[in-house]
Amino acid sequence: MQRDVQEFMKRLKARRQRLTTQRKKIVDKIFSTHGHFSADDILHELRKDGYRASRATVYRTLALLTECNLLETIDIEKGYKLYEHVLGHRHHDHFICTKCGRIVEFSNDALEDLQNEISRRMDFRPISHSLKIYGVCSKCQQER
Amino acid sequence: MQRDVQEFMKRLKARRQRLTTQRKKIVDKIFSTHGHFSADDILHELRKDGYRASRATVYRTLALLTECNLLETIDIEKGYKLYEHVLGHRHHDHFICTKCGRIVEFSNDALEDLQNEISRRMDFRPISHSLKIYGVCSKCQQER
DNA sequence: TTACATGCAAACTATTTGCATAAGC
DNA sequence: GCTTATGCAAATAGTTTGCATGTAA
Repeated sequence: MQRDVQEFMKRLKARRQRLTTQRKKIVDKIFSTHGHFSADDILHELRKDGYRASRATVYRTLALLTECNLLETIDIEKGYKLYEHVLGHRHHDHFICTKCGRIVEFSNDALEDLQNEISRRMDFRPISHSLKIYGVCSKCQQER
Repeated sequence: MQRDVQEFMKRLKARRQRLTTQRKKIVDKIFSTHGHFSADDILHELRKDGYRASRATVYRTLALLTECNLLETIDIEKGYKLYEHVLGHRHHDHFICTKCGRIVEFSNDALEDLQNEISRRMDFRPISHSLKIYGVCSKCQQER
């Protein structure tokens, strides 16, 4: 989406950094990818389009986007990270199916409130959180 | 604690595996360590006691204990894993202080219930979950 | 005695980094 | 033109693995 690239440019400028060809290609690809993706996914998607960016540049761009708060990482505890866009998405948590690996997003205000309440009670100032529920998704439940 | 070692032996037997000197030393050390620890912590603690187990054996034993449901991992998203005992501890979640790295445990029934409720509503059968709240602990709040 | 465990070193995997070269602004 | 970014290959870091040797049952 054009809007995301514009937002990226704006944030790059604020940091005195450059919009290179590689960054543009990578950002375009990322924001046209829905759902969750790994660094490797992006690399392969780019190659499918006949474009080749180095692995290092992909990682560096993902880090940059994360610092710019355009991207967030999800640690699925599998030895590599997944990313998802943040722009225009509200905070949510994740179900992770242990059978098929499917990741389903959910969000719940009461849950957020409760976490804040617990934090306050323990005199802890919350900044962010990560909740992952592991289990079996509806599809996989039916399959057995 | 003796009881933990006994439980370990029982579970080893059930899997037709052996209680070696190394495993005994490692398990003793683990269950006399309170709080959270890394593979490296265990290795160093053992060396302090003048005992040397290979790094590979420590990792293999940690994996074994995890499979036996005597240990659980906490992924602190720092490139290495922490472990904690499970035996005799009820499930809990973690605050992680982003200033000092301190990890504080908490548990809350309403939170558990709510998560189960949300799972049920989404037709997802929950097995386990991981909630980490990142923020600033009370000590670090006072320091600035 | 024999199947399983250990120790070592090498392998792995995702990610990061140093450095010479290229290219935005 | 100056400074920042890229690409490559090598480095990292935690963890895992192959294999010869040791050992619990």
